[in-house]
Amino acid sequence: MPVCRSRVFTSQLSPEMDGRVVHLLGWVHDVRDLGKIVFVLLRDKEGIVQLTIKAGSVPSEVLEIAKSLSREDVIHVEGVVKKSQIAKLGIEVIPYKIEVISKSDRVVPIDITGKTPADLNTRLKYRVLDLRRAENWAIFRIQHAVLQVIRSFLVERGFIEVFTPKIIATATEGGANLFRVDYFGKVAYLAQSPQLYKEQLCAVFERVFEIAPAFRAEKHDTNYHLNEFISVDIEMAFADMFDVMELLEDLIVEIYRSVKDRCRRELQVLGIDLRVPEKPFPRFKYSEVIDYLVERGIEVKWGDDLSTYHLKVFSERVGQQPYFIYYWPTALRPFYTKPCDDNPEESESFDLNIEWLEVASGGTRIHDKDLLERRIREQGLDPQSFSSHLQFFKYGMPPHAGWGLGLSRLLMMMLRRKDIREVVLYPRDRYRLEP
RNA sequence: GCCCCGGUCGUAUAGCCUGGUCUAGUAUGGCGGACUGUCACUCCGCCGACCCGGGUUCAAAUCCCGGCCGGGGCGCCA
Repeated sequence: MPVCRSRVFTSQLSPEMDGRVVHLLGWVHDVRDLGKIVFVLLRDKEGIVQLTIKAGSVPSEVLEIAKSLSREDVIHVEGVVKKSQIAKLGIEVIPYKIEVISKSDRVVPIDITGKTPADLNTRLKYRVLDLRRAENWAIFRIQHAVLQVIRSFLVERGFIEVFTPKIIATATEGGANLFRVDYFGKVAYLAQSPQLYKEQLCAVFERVFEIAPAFRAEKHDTNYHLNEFISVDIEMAFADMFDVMELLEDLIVEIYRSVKDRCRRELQVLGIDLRVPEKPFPRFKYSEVIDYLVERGIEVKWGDDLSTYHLKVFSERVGQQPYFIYYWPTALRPFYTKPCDDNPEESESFDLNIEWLEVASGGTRIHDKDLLERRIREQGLDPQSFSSHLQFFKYGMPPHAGWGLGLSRLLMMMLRRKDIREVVLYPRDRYRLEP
């Protein structure tokens, strides 16, 4: 077995290394056998390099092995780096040894080189193989970059990262259905949101964030819903809606800027010319959106939720710039949302949309226990079932605000993918529980 | 859950409307062969498929019904 520590990645190869001996490990991406000369493309986590095996200039057994290789074989190569004008990357490697570490079946279910495209459904069935394609290499490296930015951005602003339980006892905080699980004979549920926990924690650490899965047992069937998704949640004490909107705005700009700067190769693979949004993002009151839609002749009235169709019409006027819709009717928001002091029908709440899709939502939360209990009742819920949460509002709950951001929704819109499943490694939807 | 559309080699598709010349075409892939600079190598030969069940008919990939699966639109959705 080859040793990892002497290994060189394809990204480390350069024309300046001309003449150096290197050890490479990776997968056979493609083989072009011209008879007395064979070209093998070796792929590792960083990229692809061409191995050139020419009769007469390599040992004859190396030529034989090269001819016998098939796509996706795992190989170990020892060879000499050669500067080359003919090879596309400006370099190639002349192997003096090729060792097959792991043989692949000759027929691979999907084409990893990307020449013969497969449907999304087929790709998801063979997801691990699909993930070897350049497109996915780019998508998930960008996702990683986004996560890094989020963490460093929030940490710089005094937030600490927390983890809240995903197996919870008490039922709902609202309408969405929860998955039931058997917890040593007791009924438990998978958390649909860290909302209540992060509010409690902001009465301790003041600024907390969590990046974790959320579960929704909803039978939706769209390109932008999943039953398990990664939610980026923050909660901030002594803050209101405007504070956390500005924080979100800064974060989004920082994400775009950083991806544009650090992921050039990835964006190039995806054919994306990323435009960094400008601050401040347009802000529209919910009532303005309704007025606009009514003007356009659409039948909708104050108090209705905005459908995808409504948002598609409205977003035409905004373009690709992310924008806020704020001051939503209190009745459309969850019970913990703070109603406006001067008009309790409206609430201090907002959504952040990119085009027609809600990417994040948040607002000022209620910190007054009596008001919170009243709102729970008004939403048709039982304050009794929230008693363990409500008790902490007796012991110094600061005013606070926060938001939740759908990581994959942001990524999907940023990278202009048509389906959220494309930007999730192993998507869980209504019909898909495997792989 | 509703409306519309579809299911053909490993993958992506043509054929279906107008049933029989479909022994199901093409591309890519796989196998065998030729080729010393390919980079979607090229060229020659071969391999490989009509979602399942029922019906109509002399005859079904093709028409009809049901099921399952998939795509688009909507709904559901903190």
